[in-house]
Amino acid sequence: MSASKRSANAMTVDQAVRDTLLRQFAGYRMKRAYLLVQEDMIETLAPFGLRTVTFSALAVVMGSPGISQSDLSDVLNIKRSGVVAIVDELEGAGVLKRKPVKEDRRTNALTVTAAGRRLWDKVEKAVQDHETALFCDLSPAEIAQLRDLLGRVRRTPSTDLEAEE
Amino acid sequence: MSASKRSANAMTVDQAVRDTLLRQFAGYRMKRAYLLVQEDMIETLAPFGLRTVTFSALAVVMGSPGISQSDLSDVLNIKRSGVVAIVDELEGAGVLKRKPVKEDRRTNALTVTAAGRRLWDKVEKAVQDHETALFCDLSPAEIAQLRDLLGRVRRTPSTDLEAEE
DNA sequence: TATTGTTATACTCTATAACTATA
DNA sequence: TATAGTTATAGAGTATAACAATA
Repeated sequence: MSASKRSANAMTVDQAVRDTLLRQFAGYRMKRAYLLVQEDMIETLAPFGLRTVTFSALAVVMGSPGISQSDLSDVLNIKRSGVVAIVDELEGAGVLKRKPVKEDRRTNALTVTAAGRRLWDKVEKAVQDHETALFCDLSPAEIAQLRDLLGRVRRTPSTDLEAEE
Repeated sequence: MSASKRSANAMTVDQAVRDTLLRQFAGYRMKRAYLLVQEDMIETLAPFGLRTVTFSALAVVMGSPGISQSDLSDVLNIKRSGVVAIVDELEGAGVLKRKPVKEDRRTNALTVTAAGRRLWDKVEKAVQDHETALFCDLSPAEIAQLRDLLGRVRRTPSTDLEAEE
């Protein structure tokens, strides 16, 4: 009895009523929407043996061949130590390779293998398709606008300084 | 040398160049934006002794006095076992109370205390202010549109069925 | 002395499963 | 038999700190 709708991925009928106070916040809606995207991405990437992080890493190395693990960690906003496992995973799958750099023997230059490039082409398409499905209620113009608006969210310097009241 | 900008919370100059392939995806932008909101929320809520989850729980109980822990877990999309710690935390802080229900002695009716209501008023305002700061580059109309667009993201039934190719 | 990649470790968050008391 | 709340446990995911090799 009560909220017994048990739909596999949430959002019962009552929910819309019950999170009224939360839905006033764009941040809350962002979280819900992000969770949907995240769940969807997991399913989309699974057949390719990728996780969201490894997909992102592959994308970055595709766009910046020869990038170092340190720089990759900067771009992905992940600690260097975390990048190791990610690169291990992708290298183990034959998707990318660590190449020694003559000028600086501390560094690994990351490059995508031929198999990795073929994988990227397929995955990129798959993710594009899944985004299309995810945003099927939005017009192309609205999707573009959503992308634009999301890109304009930023933390103001005053917030960073945590000098409040 | 290379990407040495070391800004405390990410987004170096190179980044914009390097995640080009990822920025085509609204999902990626959603993740970045969500992470900004999340970081900001943590700082905003800390002075009130709240975390994002406990803030959300408080909001839901405010809007649905007497709600059970099970129903709360449905609304928040968290397992019942996880709700226990959240309610413990809020009850320990004197923000809400578990009340026995005569008709069903298995159930707890969650209610916000007077102190909890005062807290909510302050926190709600604080979060509203921080969202204003976060979306300072957007006009009120754009914020409303962002909220609307985010609310229209959904997983299509076909995606759920994972019946692909 | 600083930086790259690495390892080991700890911490946070959440899910799973089993238990109890009620229904 | 099923459900509400609880507990204990395990698993992701990520951060922190220390280390070796190199600059």
